[in-house]
This record gives sequence, structure tokens and C-alpha cells, in this order.
Amino acid sequence: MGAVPTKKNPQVTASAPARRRELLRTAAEVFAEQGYNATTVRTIADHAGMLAGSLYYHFDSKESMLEEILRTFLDELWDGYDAVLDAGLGPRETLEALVTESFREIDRHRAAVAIYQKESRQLAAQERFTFLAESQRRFEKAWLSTLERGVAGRVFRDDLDVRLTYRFVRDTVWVAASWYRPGGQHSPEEIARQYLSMVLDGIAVRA
Amino acid sequence: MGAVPTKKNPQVTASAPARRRELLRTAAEVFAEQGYNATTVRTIADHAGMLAGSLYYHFDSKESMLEEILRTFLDELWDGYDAVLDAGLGPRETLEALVTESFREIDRHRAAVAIYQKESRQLAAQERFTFLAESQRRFEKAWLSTLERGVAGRVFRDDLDVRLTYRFVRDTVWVAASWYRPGGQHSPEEIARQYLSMVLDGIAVRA
Amino acid sequence: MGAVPTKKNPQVTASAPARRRELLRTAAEVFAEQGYNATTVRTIADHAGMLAGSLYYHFDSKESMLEEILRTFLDELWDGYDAVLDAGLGPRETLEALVTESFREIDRHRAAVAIYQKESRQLAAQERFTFLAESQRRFEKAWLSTLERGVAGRVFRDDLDVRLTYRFVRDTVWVAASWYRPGGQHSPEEIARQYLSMVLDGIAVRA
Amino acid sequence: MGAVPTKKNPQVTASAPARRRELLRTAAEVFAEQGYNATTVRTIADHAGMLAGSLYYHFDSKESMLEEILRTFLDELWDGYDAVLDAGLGPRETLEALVTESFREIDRHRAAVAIYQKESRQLAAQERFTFLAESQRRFEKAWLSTLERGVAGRVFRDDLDVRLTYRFVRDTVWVAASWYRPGGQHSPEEIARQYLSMVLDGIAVRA
DNA sequence: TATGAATGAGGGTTCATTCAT
DNA sequence: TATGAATGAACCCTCATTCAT
Repeated sequence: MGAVPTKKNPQVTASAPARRRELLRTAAEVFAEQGYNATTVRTIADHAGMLAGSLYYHFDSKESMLEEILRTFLDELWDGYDAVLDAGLGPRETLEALVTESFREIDRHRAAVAIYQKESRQLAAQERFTFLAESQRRFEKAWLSTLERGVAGRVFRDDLDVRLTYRFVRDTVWVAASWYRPGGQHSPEEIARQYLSMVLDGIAVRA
Repeated sequence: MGAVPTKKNPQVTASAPARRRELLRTAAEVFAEQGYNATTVRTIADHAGMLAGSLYYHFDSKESMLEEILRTFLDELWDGYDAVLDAGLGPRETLEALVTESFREIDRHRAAVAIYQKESRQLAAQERFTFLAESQRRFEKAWLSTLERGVAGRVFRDDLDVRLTYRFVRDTVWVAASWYRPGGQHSPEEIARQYLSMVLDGIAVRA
Repeated sequence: MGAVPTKKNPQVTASAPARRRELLRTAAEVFAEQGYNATTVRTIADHAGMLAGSLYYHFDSKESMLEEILRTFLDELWDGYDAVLDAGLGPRETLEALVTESFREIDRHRAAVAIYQKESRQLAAQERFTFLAESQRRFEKAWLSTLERGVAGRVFRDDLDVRLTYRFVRDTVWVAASWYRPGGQHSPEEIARQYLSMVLDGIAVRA
Repeated sequence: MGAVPTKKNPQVTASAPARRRELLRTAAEVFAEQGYNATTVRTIADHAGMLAGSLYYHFDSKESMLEEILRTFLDELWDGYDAVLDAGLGPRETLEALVTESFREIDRHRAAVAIYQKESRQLAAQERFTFLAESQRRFEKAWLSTLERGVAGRVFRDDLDVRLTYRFVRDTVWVAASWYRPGGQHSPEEIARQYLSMVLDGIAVRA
């Protein structure tokens, strides 16, 4: 008789993850371009060269595609961040490394980042996407502690509101996903360098 | 500037513009909170204490509400910007004035700004919302010319990519709408001051 | 601004319950004839002379229609049963009254009874329909105690398995809903009389 | 009697009829438990330890499985009934034998009987399942003639409506399939005996 | 001005079925 | 024999919109 699974889950069989990944990339691209709500399952299927119903062989729902896209992105992001945070760098070097890592991530997961930027606030309210809020908290803690370390060590100015500074830094970095195009004239490292130069030293000419 | 109504539009009879404005404020609030697509006409009506169908006495469509919200906001925004740009200020003072004006606008039209941030890219593709792209172009021109004037006048650094700088400045300013809460501890002017200090002089301690 | 209801519920306004009742009657008829699962919302709407989507102005879902049909039926049924059970009759008279009441109920709610017969077992497993199982239990208790009273009082034979007897009696009564047509040649009271005669005295000629 | 396959039917090659029978038993079980419409082909496949598509090597369609289940059951049923009807018994003995045979059939084909009870009315309307209506007619004729013989021979009461009596008897017998569990405390013969005692002599104590 | 009821297009999802491997 | 992937029709439901009152 064999086991009687109550739910299909071909996606767990670890076989043919290639198609899944391809489909997720396609979906992410469309989500990023049109917005999650405005994207129909049919549109994704069109881009993938199949019929809407066929997507459901691979995924449980449109929402589960979104979840997997965001989870995959955040997992990779935190791999990079954790490596930086565990490296024992000084506050300025940590900030530089985090920013550079962020732009690299935008380069690799542009679509996912754009989706994250646009939808995460609303999504986080749903049970299913609480991991977004959690990530947000870890993110904030990492940045705030770095900035505070820098202020304490007289590397960063102490006349700036740390939370405001955090917000400015955070947003500018990630908003870049909305205009960044991989393969353009600026490499992620180059963008990071310019961005850091501006954030650290300002755009005004020194007196 | 005026909209071109495709159908009857009793709202043009100049009667009860107060109710209209109130309804638009409500709609903007909901659009900002839930996203335009995710917002149903009934949700707006609920918040306004009426039934969904009743909104159509006041407005042609959900989209026309959105359009009016964004048009009203942009009109006011450009009133402020034009005043600054026509004042004959130097590049640094112009930048400071534009930033300050922007934060004031966020303070007054938080919801509209949030909507603009989130939806304008997709909307701009539609015939009806070409005014968004147009505004975007004027905006870019104003900022780029100010930055270039500053570089030429040795007020701003010349080793930064002007377009990248523009994007960073633009985004940081407007993204603030996503977390700014009017009536909070920071006035728009205070936020502008901190922001300008960071952008102009950097967050690093001077050597 | 008024209250901000999170859910529509025009059905609670107690206004225009006539349309609701009419729609429910239509739905019940179709459910009874084609089976709940095999009935499409479009079919119901067709029978009601409207479009499928319009049903959702009156009801939350197909399932909620089913629930209301069954609840209404069971409520009325128990009104009748409780009156009988509270009347302080002897076991034989109670049995006669319960049977007669049942056939009357079939006469009034033929569709609902047929649906109940066919679907209740599966439905009862769902959270939403636990009231079916509860009713089932009350039903069983009422019948068993009546039979047992009758056995104790030497009104009913004591050589029959009471549970088996209960099942036979219960099923024969309700299965009648599958072939009974109101307005036919037999009134519910006449059917009850014949049925009782058979159940009480048997079909064999007395020795 | 034989089905007329519209397409290829490798199952006719007389190979591995054992697997077929096993699959049909599984399908019957699931149909009985969840209802035919509510049962998905995948659920059957799950219970059989295979994938949904694989069932189509063995059967033309979900419907053909249902047909075969019901045909097999009815064929066996009529083998038993015909033996009884051809035995030249008196009306009372015929009735006893038919009832006993019915409970035996329920014991052997519980799932098929349950399916038959629940679905036959709707199915009979379809071309493919006209054999159900035909069986129904033979069934009715056998019972009615037996009852009428009994009335004529003063073995059964003549003050009861024969058609009503037939319906009661028929339904009670078959509805038993919905609660009967093979291997329980009552053998089919024991249930038949109790049932016959009730039907023939009634549940009331004789005066 | 607003309501109540309906429209109709479309969206996400399910599922029996097919078919190359 | 069975799998994996896809098809395509149909289904339940949502929602912007309309309109008579």
C-alpha cells in the first residue's frame, strides 16, 4: 500500500530543483517589474512558457512562490552579513563591508531585493511572513550596534541621531535595487565605493 | 493640468469640495497603508462610513482618485520647488532648500508621498499617469543642474559620479516617507538639518 | 467617519431576508438534486436568475449557504422534537409523535433533509459543521431513551437489540426524503401512520 | 454487460487482473468514505502507493473505475438474488432469503453498496450508468411481486400500501451499509434475523 | 447624496487526463 | 508498469463598476 501522503510535495524530493529555480527566477522578475499583487499567475506562466495550472505542479500557491523567493534571498544575505559581523572588524570597516556586501546582493538578487523593498512592510503582518520582520530586527541591531561602536570609538560623528543615520543608510543602500541594472557600467563594488565615500565624507568640498 | 473626465463628473459642479477632499485624504491613507492594488474600493468606503457604490457619486473610478491624489501632491510640491529654484540661490543653498522643502512636503502629504514612492514606476507607463514621468524629468533636471553647478563652483566634490549622487540624495529623501510619522519627535526641519549634515559632511569624523 | 467594519455582512442587517430565503431555497433544491460537490455556484445562480458573482453579495461562500440551509432545518426540527420530548408522553406515544414530526419535517424541508442525508457524514468532520455531529448525538439520545423506556415498560419487545432497532427506525424515516415528493398522494401524516403501523406491528399477518 | 472502451484499454489483455482488483478495492474504499465527486484521482493513487497518472495505465478514467466497481457488485448481487428467486420459495421465505442475501452482500461489498446508495440516483441519468436504473427496476419488480404474492396468500397484511412497504424495506436494508462495519459484533445473518423479526412482527409487544 | 443589488471580467486554484520517457 | 511534467477546462470567489430608487 505504501505511505499515504496527505499533501503533494514534489518540491521536497530534491530532484529537478533546476526547473524550480528557473521558475522562481522568472516569477521574481515579474513580481519585481509589475508588483506582487498586480502580477497574475497567468503572466508568470506565460513568461515560463507554460499554462497557469502547470505552475501548481511545482508550487503550492502564488504566495508560496513569493515566500520562497524572499527566503532564499534573505538566507543568502545573512550568510554574507554573518561572515562580516563575525570577522571582528572595526566599526568603519564593518560598515564598509556591510555596504559592499549589500550591493553585491543587489547585484545577484536584484528582483528579490526589489520585491522585498516594495512588499515587505505589508507582508510582514501575515503569519507566513513573520520571518521578514525578524530579519528586519536582526538587520537593525547589526547596523545600530556598528554605528554605536563607531561613535564610541570616535570614528563616527556623535552629533548625529543614530537611528536617523541608520535609516538613511539602510534605505539608500536598498533603494538602489529599484534602479540598479546588473551588467551596467558600474560594478557593485564601484557603486559601494562611491556610496561609502559620500556617506562617510560627505559631498561637500572640505574647507 | 486638469483631468479630462471621460464621463459625467458631478464633482466638477464645484459643490461640496470639502467632502471630496476628505474622501481623498481617506483614500490616500488607505492606499499608502495597504498599497493601491491591494486596496479595495470597499475598504475606502468603509473608512469613509459609506458604501462602495456611493464613492462613484464623487469620483469616476478608483484610478481617478489615485490620479487626483498624486496630482494634488505634485502641484503643491512644484509650487515649493519652483519658489526655491527661482530664488537665485547658490548651489549649496539651493540643495539645502530643496531638501528642506521635500521634508516639509513629506510632513504635509505623507500618504501621497508614500503612494508615489511605491507606485509611480508602474503607473508612469500608463497614458493617464504620464504626468508622473514628466515630473520625474523636471525633478531630475533640477537636481542634476544644482549638483553640477556646485561641482563647477567647487562647492561639491568633483570625484563623485553626479548621477549616482543624485540618485542617492533623491532616494534617501523620499524614502523617509515610509517611516516618517507626522507629529513625532523630529520636525521636518530638524530631519532636514540632520540629513543635510550627513550628506554634505559625511558621518565620519574629520581627520 | 463612522465604524470601520472589517467584513461585509449585509445578511445580518435583518433587512430583505426574503431574497436570502428565496436564494437559499433555490440552492437547497439544487444541492439536493445534484449533490453539494457536483453543484456549481453558477448553476445555483442560473436557477436564481442571476450571475454567479452576485450570490456573493448575499452569502460569504457556497459553504456558508450549505451551512445556513442545514442550520435552519435543524433548528426547526429541534423545535418540533423538543416540544414532543417535553410533553411527558409515554414511550409509544413519544415514538409515534417523533415519527410523525419527522415526516412533517421532511414535508417542509425535503431538500434540506435530502442534503443532510447525503452529506452530513462527510461534513461533520469539518470544524464548521460540528453542529451536525452534535445534533446527531442529541437525536440518538432521544431515540434510544425512548426505546429503552418502552422496553422497560413492556411496551416494546425486549428481544431486539436497541441500537439496531434505533438505526433501522432512524434510517427508514429519513431515507424517505429521497423519494418523498410534497404534494403527492400521501400526506406526511398518512405516511407516518403507515410507517408506524409497520414498525410497531410488523408486516406479517398475526397468527 | 461488457463495457465498451472508447480508447485503448490494455487492461483487457487479461494480464495482471489481481492488481486491477486491488486498485478497484482501494478506489471503492475511498469513494465510499469521501464520496465519488470529492475523491480525487490522486487520493486513490496515494492510497495505492502510486502517482495519479499511473492509474491511467490500468483504467480509462475515474468514471470507468466507478462503473466497474458498481457493475461487479451488481453482477454478484444478482447472482445471489436470482438463485433465491428461482428457488420456488413461498413469499415469506423469499423475503427472508432476499433480506439475508442483501446483508451478506453488504458484508462482502460494503464500499460498493455505500457508493451505490449515495451516488446511484445521480449516476443513473447518465448513458453510461443506465444499467443502474435497469437493476433498480428488476429489483423493484422482484420485491413488489414477492410482497403481492404474500398479500394474496394472506401471509402479509393487506392494509398496508405495497409500494410504501417496499420502499421502507428496501431502504432500511441498504442504508445499513452506511453504518455496518464488517468484522463487528453482528454477523450479517444475525442482523438479517433481527431486521426480519422487526419488519415481520413489529417492535411493539403483542397484546 | 447615498443605498442595495447586481454585473462581468478576471484571478487563483484544482483536477482529470495525457504523454514522452 | 510507473513517473514526471504538463494541459485545459472548470470552479469558487473578488472586485471595480453601474444603476434604479
